[in-house]
Amino acid sequence: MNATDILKLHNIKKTAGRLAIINALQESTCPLSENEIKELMLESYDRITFYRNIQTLTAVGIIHKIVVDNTLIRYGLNCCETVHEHSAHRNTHAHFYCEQCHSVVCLQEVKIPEFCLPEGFISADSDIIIKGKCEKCNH
Amino acid sequence: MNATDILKLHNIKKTAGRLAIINALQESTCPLSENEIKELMLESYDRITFYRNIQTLTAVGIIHKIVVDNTLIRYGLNCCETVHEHSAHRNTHAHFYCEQCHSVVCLQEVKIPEFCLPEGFISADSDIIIKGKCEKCNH
DNA sequence: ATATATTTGCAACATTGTTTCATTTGAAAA
DNA sequence: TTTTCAAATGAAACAATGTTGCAAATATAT
Ligand SMILES: [Mn+2]
Ligand SMILES: [Mn+2]
Ligand SMILES: [Zn+2]
Ligand SMILES: [Zn+2]
Repeated sequence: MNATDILKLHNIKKTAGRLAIINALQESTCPLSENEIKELMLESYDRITFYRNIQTLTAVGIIHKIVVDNTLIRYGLNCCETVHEHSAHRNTHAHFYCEQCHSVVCLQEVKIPEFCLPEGFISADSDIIIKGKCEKCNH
Repeated sequence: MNATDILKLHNIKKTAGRLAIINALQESTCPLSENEIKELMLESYDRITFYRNIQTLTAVGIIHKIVVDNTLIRYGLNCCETVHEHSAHRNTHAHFYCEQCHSVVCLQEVKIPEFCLPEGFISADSDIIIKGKCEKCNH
């Protein structure tokens, strides 16, 4: 789906900044950092607008934020074939962080287990980041 | 074990700042933020020294860092009954983040599963943060 | 074309994290 | 105990990251 339609689908305005972020992420095979997105956005990048758009795009569920470490953040596009009723999506998949090439991969196919929590705790969501060596870095 | 012995055990110098951090964490039942530690450290807090000591204490495996979000970080004491040969410990347990009271709980007892990764990926470690409502917040 | 709520971009600020370097200090050796 | 010296500290200065207020611009509905 193209960027314009994605924005329309989620009922938020089509603006240069938002289109640029979505296009940048669509051109990439994996989640990108702010700087990587910035490179691809060229002229249309403004730091404040970027933060606000990331916030909005995340809130409506167009993208998701992956926090590998406090100084290592990536943003990935959600595969939104279906429109979800309640936006502000919960992460539905785990992520892999390659400690060698520092790339992040969305592990859509990896099943997220039910964690057996102590009495009284109720889980609503989980963030799972698996660290190691990616396929490319294993020769 | 007391703070002095912990430092000695890991072969790093006993300093006021390090003792204060360890004592602060020992007094708490759960991991603390920088500000929470700062409060408990009183006079002996210096921001630069704090960062460096957090780095050192993490590197030798006395404490561990829990990144719930890039702006939400907690530090927890490792239960170090046994001395580990290779320092720079890997996280060995999952964490729970309560979205209501914002506390973090170390889930020592929750078993971390083997994730079935795609061909070529090799896992060395995993960071698991389960979000929801903690026991205290469920009345 | 017009109206208007949303979004933008700037300025200004707050917080967080890092580097350099002179001084101090912990702990081992003399 | 005193000496010695690598390690740690703390100040300054800086870099990076994140937030807020506000006037101007603009996307979309009418
Ligand atoms: Mn993802
Ligand atoms: Mn823990
Ligand atoms: Zn790799
Ligand atoms: Zn709670």
